[in-house]
Amino acid sequence: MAGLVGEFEVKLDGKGRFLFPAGLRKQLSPDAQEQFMLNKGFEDCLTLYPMNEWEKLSAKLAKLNLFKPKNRMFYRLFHQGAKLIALDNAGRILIPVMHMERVGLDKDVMLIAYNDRIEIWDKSKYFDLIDGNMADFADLADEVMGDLGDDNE
Amino acid sequence: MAGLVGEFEVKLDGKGRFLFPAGLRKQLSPDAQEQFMLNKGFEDCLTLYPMNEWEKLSAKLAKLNLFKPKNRMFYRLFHQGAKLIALDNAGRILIPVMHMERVGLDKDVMLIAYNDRIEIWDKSKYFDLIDGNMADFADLADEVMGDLGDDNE
DNA sequence: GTTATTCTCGCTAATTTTACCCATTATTTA
DNA sequence: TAAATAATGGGTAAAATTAGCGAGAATAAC
Repeated sequence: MAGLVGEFEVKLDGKGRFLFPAGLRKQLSPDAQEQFMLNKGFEDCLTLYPMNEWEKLSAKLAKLNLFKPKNRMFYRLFHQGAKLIALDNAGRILIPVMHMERVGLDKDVMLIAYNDRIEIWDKSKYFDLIDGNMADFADLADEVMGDLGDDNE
Repeated sequence: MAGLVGEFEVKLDGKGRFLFPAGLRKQLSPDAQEQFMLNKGFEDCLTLYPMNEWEKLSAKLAKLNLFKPKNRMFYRLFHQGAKLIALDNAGRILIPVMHMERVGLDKDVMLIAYNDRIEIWDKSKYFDLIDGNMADFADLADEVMGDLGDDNE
């Protein structure tokens, strides 16, 4: 399938759990077994990789030569906060307290699904980010997509 | 295929649904399966991509390297409010409340179809935009189209 | 060892949203 | 004008979401 898509708003309950949105659940490959790898995202968010996608990523990383210091450091950074996570049988995900604190999650949370991953953002931080970058969107689109070429069809 | 064309005026009913115009429906490829991807547009509107068109876009995006920060940001901006939508069996489309609020849709709505997409505008906002830019139309045409040369079709 | 405290996890009830169906009204067509 | 089709507006059942309670496991404190 084409990859994950969608922006979802969810609420954490008193225990730091949220219901994994039905629309997103349907997109998961059965291979993922409702298992995920959670880690600290590149930006100020958490990232949730469905297990099958994580394994693909791992395979790429495994090619790095760990005798190089930079590669070791990258490895460490990338695995920050890495933790195996599963849906409970009510279809929810529990976010460990440490992780919540790390990216400042509050009650209102946004899930941003794209390609192979699901980002978990504090709602207000997410919209701040969007608002702050929206002005550059056009330029960014040009820059990012301009190179891909129109070579088709 | 030639691409979508047309400007249509529709009305939202009490539940936030509108009837998908027959004239536009005829333009859809059967591949689209009456499914759409809805998201927040570049400007203050929503954008509806027929599923087949969305998939073409996705295929392009999938080539981006997500280890580059700009590419991640582009993905996020582009996927704002992304949600899968389908026609109901009366041929209508339901716009989620959140999306209506996000771009300030009221009862009167305009659909603007061009190329691979259908933009959804609040009627008054749309005409404000048009009115505000109509004066520059000639210059804009020059600027945008002037360089194309005459060697083509 | 025992007692708290926190962390997980499962269950249930209440609410909201969405999907689906049907009845009515309008519009077209024969 | 009647019949068919299109368009509109609701009603209802199902699904999804929210929230709260409580049991057991793990951890820390006494």
